[in-house]
Amino acid sequence: MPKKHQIIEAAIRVFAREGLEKGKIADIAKEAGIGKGTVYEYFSSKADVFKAIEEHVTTGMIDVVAEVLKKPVSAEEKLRLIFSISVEHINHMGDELLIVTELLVHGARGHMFDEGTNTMVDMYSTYRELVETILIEGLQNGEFREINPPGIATLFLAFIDGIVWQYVFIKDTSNFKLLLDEALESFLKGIKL
Amino acid sequence: MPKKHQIIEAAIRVFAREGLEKGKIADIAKEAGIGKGTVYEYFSSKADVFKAIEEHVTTGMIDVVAEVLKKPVSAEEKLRLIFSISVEHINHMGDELLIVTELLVHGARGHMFDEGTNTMVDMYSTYRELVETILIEGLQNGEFREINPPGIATLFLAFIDGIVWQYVFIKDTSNFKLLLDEALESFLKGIKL
Amino acid sequence: MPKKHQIIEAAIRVFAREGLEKGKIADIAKEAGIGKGTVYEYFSSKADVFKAIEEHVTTGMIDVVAEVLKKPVSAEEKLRLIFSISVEHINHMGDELLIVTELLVHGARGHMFDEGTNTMVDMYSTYRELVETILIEGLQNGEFREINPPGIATLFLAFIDGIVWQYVFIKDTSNFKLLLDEALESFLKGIKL
Amino acid sequence: MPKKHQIIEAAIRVFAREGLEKGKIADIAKEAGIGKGTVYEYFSSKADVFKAIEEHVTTGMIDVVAEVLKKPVSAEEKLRLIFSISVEHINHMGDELLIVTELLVHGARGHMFDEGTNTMVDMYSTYRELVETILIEGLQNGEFREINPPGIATLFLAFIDGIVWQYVFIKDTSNFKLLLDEALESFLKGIKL
DNA sequence: GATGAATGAGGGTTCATTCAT
DNA sequence: TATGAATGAACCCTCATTCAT
Repeated sequence: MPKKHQIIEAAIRVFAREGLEKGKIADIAKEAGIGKGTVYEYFSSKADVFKAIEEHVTTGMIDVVAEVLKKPVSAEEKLRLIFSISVEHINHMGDELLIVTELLVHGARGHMFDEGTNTMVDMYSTYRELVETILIEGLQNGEFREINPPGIATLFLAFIDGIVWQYVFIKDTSNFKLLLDEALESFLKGIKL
Repeated sequence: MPKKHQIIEAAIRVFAREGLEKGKIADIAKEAGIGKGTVYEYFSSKADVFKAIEEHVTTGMIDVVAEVLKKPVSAEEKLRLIFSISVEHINHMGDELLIVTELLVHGARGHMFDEGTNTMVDMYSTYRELVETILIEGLQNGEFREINPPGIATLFLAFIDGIVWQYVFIKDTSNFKLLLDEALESFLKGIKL
Repeated sequence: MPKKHQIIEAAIRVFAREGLEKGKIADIAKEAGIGKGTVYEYFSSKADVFKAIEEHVTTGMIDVVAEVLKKPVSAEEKLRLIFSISVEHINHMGDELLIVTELLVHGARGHMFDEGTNTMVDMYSTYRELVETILIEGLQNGEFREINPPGIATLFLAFIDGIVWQYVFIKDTSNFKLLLDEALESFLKGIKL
Repeated sequence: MPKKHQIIEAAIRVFAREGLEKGKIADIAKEAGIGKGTVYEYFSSKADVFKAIEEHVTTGMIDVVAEVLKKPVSAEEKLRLIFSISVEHINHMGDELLIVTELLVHGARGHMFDEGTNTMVDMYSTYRELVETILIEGLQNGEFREINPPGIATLFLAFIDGIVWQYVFIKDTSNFKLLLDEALESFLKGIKL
């Protein structure tokens, strides 16, 4: 449904600009160039819009990263790919990251839009598991030294998350790319045999 | 004024639990064991409470870290201290981190509680500058190799921020400490001569 | 037009179930198995549907009762017929009575769906007048004793209305029929010479 | 709480005039001479106001009638008292009867304002039971002939309900009182030995 | 100072109605 | 003729803020 997608796009712009709570349904409608009531033709409530945004954001992320797992390359190379893909993705998100952050905080509080599911937090766990899978793979095929996969996975995520924050605060990060590569190499050197 | 501080503490508990927007003034009053109107004897508005929380949180952080700068130890040692102090601080904050995150997002949007100042974002900049100062110091006294101070400072902050996120999501991080030390050593090795 | 009648039937089912205000045009369309816009091909507004239901309900009632007046039987027999026809009618209406009640209340408030006419209340008056006519007839031809026609007519209506309520609340009234007949006889005995 | 009662009074006036659904909370506030929000200081929702009105109306009715049961008079006299009290009560209610009717219809549909209780319908049942109790009493002490208490109770209620309707439609019922007495006597004569 | 009853602007949501297809 | 997507006025309810006590 293209209209539904159109509304999600408008909602993302509004929420990125105003915040999840301050962004009004009326704003979204105006941003999408439609009437207020039309939003409710596609979403049952504001929380439903939040949920849709969560899905929109997480699907893109997890799918692309999961794809990496299937590639016939070394574990090390997989980590490199995940890293570059993630950074690339973050770079493309721009102010959407503010929404993602709010959604993560919301989820971290245990609050939910949907009874029983915590999409954003689940996505985070899935992401961590994907990384862990790669680490175990590299451990088993002798690429990596005797590491603790869950801990290293957490460290890897911390690395990526930390970078997100810098993007959020320093909008222009062009001259930051080289450092990231260096840091990644340093990280990989640390876990390789 | 101890009553004012009492209200801030109550506000932090409420906002950590409910979120900045969902947390009501009435909740804070109840949490503090006082009347709703009394909150307004000490704060002019809800935004004023936010501002006070920002100050409360940042002051603690910056002061302690700034103290490190004055110590008569090597730049490397200063970074180690800042790192451990920060991690310790993060560890103590617990769910307050959720508030800090919301405040940072708020600030990143350019929204302000107070005309003209962006406390949280300023704190962030100050923090970065402190680290940069140490890096330049280490660079000048020959401790570090030919590095790019702003970039490395950003990387250092990214490292710390990333860790915050892990604390937010994995509440028990006890067996994560060793990894952090290892990672810090790896980081330091990368910039030392 | 059979489609129009089809919609009225659907509307009656919906309004009986949900209430006049809570029953939505969309519900009626779904109940009638047609599109929402189609309802507006046959009715200009929701009030227009109400009006049509009023007419549907009252026409059935008044016509049948008016028919009795023309019969070449005694006044007493006419009252008996009206009574049994009315009770029969009430019995057939079932939950439609809830709608009738709502419409009567609406009319009693002086609210109207149509500028200038108060169908339901008019029907009520007509009904009373029919009964009054019979009473006067019986009075003139010496069947009844010196009664006050308007008052007795009101009492007669009260009797029927009261029965409606019992049907509304006690859905099964099968073993109630005998009592009604007895009560009617008692009533007639009271006005006969 | 006098303010709460004040709001109920205002609500009754508004709902009697406008109808349960058409009467707005804002109307009630204006009618009571208070702010819209103040209504919510005393009632949690519009349904809660409905519930309060139900209780306000039913309490007055049942209590007074129940009192009759305890009197040391014959069953016949009790019925006479209940009848006159009820008619008196109905007479005093005026347009409140329109609200009562709407509430009864609402209850007859099985809709509820409060999970699990159907105040208005319960009141109705209680009323019927009180009458039944009196009938059984009169049956046992030889006052009444071999009657069917539930059926006669229903007939008695039908009689009263029917009168309500006439009050609703013919506002001035002054010259109607005599007829009622006559009708009551006729009714009592029918069940007496 | 402390309080909490009162307030009303504001926002989420519903639904009768319209109209292009 | 039939449709249902689109609309926005209307209304319930929330909650920051005020102020009389």
